[in-house]
Amino acid sequence: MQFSNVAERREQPPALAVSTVIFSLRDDERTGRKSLWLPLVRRTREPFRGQWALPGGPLGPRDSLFDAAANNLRDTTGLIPRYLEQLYAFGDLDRSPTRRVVSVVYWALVREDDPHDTATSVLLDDSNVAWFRADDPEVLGNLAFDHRQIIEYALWRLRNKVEYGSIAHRLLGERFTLAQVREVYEAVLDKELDPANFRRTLRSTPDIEETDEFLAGGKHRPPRLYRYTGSTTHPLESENIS
Amino acid sequence: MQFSNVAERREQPPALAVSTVIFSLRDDERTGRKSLWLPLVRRTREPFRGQWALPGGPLGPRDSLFDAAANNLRDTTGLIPRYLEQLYAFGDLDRSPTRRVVSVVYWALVREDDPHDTATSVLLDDSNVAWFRADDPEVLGNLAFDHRQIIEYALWRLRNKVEYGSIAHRLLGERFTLAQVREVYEAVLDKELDPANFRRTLRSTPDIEETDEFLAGGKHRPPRLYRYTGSTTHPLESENIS
DNA sequence: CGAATAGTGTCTCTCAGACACTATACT
DNA sequence: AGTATAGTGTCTGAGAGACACTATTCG
Repeated sequence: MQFSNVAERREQPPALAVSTVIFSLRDDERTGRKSLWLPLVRRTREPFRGQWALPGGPLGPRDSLFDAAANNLRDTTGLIPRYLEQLYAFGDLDRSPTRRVVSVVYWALVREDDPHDTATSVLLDDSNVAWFRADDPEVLGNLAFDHRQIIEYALWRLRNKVEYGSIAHRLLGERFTLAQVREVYEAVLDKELDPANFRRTLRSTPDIEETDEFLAGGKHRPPRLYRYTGSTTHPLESENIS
Repeated sequence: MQFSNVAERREQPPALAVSTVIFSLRDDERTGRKSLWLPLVRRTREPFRGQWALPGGPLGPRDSLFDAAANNLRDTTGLIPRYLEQLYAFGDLDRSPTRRVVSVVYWALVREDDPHDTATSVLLDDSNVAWFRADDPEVLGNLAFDHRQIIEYALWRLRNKVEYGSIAHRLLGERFTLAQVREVYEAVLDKELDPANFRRTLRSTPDIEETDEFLAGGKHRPPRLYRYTGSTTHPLESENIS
């Protein structure tokens, strides 16, 4: 769509876009602990050409908001959503220097070993997609649009949500040890937790069930593997496909 | 804007609207307790002509989302926002039978005695605006669009938020007794609370400060009046003007 | 065996809820 | 005085955190 002049453009209705903040857990070589990472996409057009931005794009007429966010996820990571929830709608007048855009932002949690959609996996080599530490100030400081504030808000929500419960397992595999869950909490909350008390707290929730399997291979007593037997919160707060 | 045929309309970009769920506390003559009420607007055009709907309308090119919600509030109640927060963006394909609409919904808390904007107070006589009990199934069952689900979600959020704290005073005046705060909690949570324990809990929060005044007039010992000395949560979660 | 983590027992402190009790206004 | 609500004191049980201790596997 083209506009003949600035005044006319200004009176166009606001455009609607959907972006997605995608979190995953990776080993941090520097600290040795796990930490949160997220993929960004390099912009190939103005405005902010060459800078990193959240995956996203305009809302197609046949996509629900959720579908659009799921497409963001698929196109940048090749993954199917396991956890995908609406974060916030950002609509300030000056978010974009060129035209008025309202962005509905979702946030996702994925695991490294989630099954890839092979049809789109060719995109994963794309040099215009890269993963960064979610709290790297160098990266956050140079993002396009207001994406820095969006990511910081997503991190805030994640931290609040993880305390509230039942989020951590989304970043893990089907079966997991309680120590792995603790590592997730420690990465997200950025503090150490007492293994004994953490274990007891987790065991007291009905959502986590023990299996008969153990994880061998460490140089210590093999830990038992557990499984998540999910419960739902409010329907809108968990449109996720499990 | 007109469309020559259905196919063309279907490919138009989704329209963007802002609606607002406005809660207030009123005496319920039937139960004698306080309960939650909200204003609705009768639709004067198709679709859903004649049915009740949430106050709202299309997003103007010069309004931020927050401004648009504040305008909804002013136009239906004449009130300035004291608490106004984004609730959710609703974007399913079939929300409206005529065209694709994405609605960003806000929710507001107001007091009966909030100052009115006199310039718009003429609208308050409008027979197309009326207040209803927020949990009246008769009303909820006949709303336009998906507004029933929206209101139920807003109620859910309110209940969760009020437990989390610091919301109740928004429905009250500048100075209030602890029993009034308890009435708010009881109305929102729809259960009775122990006055002694509730009092102790509230006093232990730093956000509520006692004044030197007492509320006379009841046929009992006059209760002390308190004042709220607010704290902020996350900026995005409280864009409210206090 | 020692190292390392898994997993248990137990003490303490804090806080929510139940509820008896005292205080002070009104009629 | 009687009533109604304000406001205090105190007991109990559940849960969070500190931390000592036992269990089991690997090298």
